Amino acid sequence: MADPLRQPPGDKLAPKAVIGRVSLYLRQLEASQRQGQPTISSSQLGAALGIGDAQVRKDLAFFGQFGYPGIGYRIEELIAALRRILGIDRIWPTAMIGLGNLGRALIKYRGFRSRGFHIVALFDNDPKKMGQTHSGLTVRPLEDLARTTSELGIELAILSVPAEAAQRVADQIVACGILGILNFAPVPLNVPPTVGVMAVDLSVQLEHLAYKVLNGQGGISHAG
Amino acid sequence: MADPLRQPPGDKLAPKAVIGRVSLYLRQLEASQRQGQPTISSSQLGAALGIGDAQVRKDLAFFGQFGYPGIGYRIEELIAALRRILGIDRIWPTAMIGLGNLGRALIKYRGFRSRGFHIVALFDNDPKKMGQTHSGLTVRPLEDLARTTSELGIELAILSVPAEAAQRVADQIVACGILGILNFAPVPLNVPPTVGVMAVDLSVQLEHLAYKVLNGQGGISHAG
DNA sequence: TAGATTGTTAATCGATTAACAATC
DNA sequence: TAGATTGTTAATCGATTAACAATC
Repeated sequence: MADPLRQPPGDKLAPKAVIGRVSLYLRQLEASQRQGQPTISSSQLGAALGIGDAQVRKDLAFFGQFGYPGIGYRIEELIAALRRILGIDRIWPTAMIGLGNLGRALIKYRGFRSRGFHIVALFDNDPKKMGQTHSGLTVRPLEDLARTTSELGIELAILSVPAEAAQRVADQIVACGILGILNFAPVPLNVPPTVGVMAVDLSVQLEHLAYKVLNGQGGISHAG
Repeated sequence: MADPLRQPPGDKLAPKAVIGRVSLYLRQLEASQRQGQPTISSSQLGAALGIGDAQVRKDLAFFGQFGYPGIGYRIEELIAALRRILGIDRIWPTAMIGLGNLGRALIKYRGFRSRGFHIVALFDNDPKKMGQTHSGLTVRPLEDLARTTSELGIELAILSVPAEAAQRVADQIVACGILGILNFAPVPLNVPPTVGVMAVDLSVQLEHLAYKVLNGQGGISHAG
C-alpha cells in the first residue's frame, strides 16, 4: 500500500485543507482540459476557485514538483498526478448501508461512480426493504455484510442509517475490515485510528448558512 | 436584522470553524438534555465530540458568557442561546431547485425540517417534471421563481441542478432577493458578497476519504 | 470552606501570504 | 535575451492549547 511517489521525501501527511483544495484543482483542471487548454499557471488555476497563486503552488509542491518555470503546469500530466495522489486512479468497491430517502438517492447519484466509487452492494435491516432492488442491486440484511465484503472486495462504506443505529453499524463495518466510512449520520463515529471517516452533516451546513445570512456575511464557503 | 445580542461587543464575525463546532455542540447538548442532564461542563461537552475543553469554552465565549464557574453550563439555557446564535430559532422558508435524484431525496430528508428549514416550493426546468408532486408540493418552472419567492417569503435555496446550469440558476436566485444558497452542484458559484453560499461537494468528500484510506490516516474528520 | 469549573490571557502551533532567486 | 512562472524561504496571520486567577 505504501507508495514512494505519493508522498514527498519528508513523508509528512498532507494537511486536511490541502486535500480538499487538491480535489477542487483537479476538477478545474478537467474543465480546462475539456476546453483544449494544454497548460495552466498557478494564478489561472486559482482564479477560477478564488484561491491565491502562492497557495496553489504551495499545495501542489507538497506532493512533488509538477510545474515548469515560465510555462506553468501541463494539464494532462497534472491531472494524472492528482488522480493518483487522491487515489481515484482506481475503482473503489463501495457498500451503501441504510436505504432511507438519502441512501436511495445516493445510490443513483452519478458523481460517485464517475470518480471511481462503485456501489456494489446495498444493506439495510428493515425486513420490508429486504430483497428490494435499486439500480440493479438487491438489498441485503446487515448480517451478510462480512461475507459480502470479502466476496466483493468491498473497501469503503457509505453510511446513511439513523443516528441511533450509526455507531452499532459502524462497529460492524470496522469488524469486516472495511477501511473507510463516508458518514451521513449526524453523530460522531468512534472507530479505530486505522479506519478513515469523513462526516457529511447536512444540517450543520444549513445551520452555517443560516448564520451567515443572519450576520450578513456573504461570499463562498467551500465545505468540501 | 442586526441584533446586539447575537454578537459580542467587539462585533467580530465568528470564524468559520467555530460555527461548525457550535452546531455540533448544540446537537450534543440536545442529546444530553434528552437524558435528563441539567448542566454540563466544557470537558464533558467536548469529550463526546473529540474536542478539548479549552476549545469548547473559547468557542462559546465568543458569543457571550454562558457558563457558571464551578458548575458548568445550564443545558436548557445554552441550547436556547445557541439556537438563537445559529439562527434556527425560527422558520426558514426554503426553495428546492433541481429535482434530479439528489434533489428529490433532499425533499424527503427529515434533518432539514426538524431544524426549521421548511421546503415550501420546488423548481425545475425539465418539462417532463412540471406539475409532478413530491411530498405534497408541485414542481414549478424556474421562470416562476421570482413570483413564488415573494408570494411565499422564500429566504433560502437548496441548489441541486447539474454543474452546467448552476451559475445561471444562481444568478436567477440572487435576482429574486434570496439571501442564502446551499449548493450541491460541483462548481463554485459567483454571487454578490451579500449572498451566503455553503457548498456541499460529495465527490470531494469521498476523494478525501480515499486519500486517507490510502495513506493510512485514520481518525475522524468532520466536514460539517 | 474545598472542589470544580469558568472566561481569558499568554504561549504554541499551523496555515496562508508575500517575496524572490532559479529556471525555462 | 526578455518575459513568465515556478518552488521555496521568510513574514504574517489566525487558530488551538495551556495555564490560572476569578467565581460559584
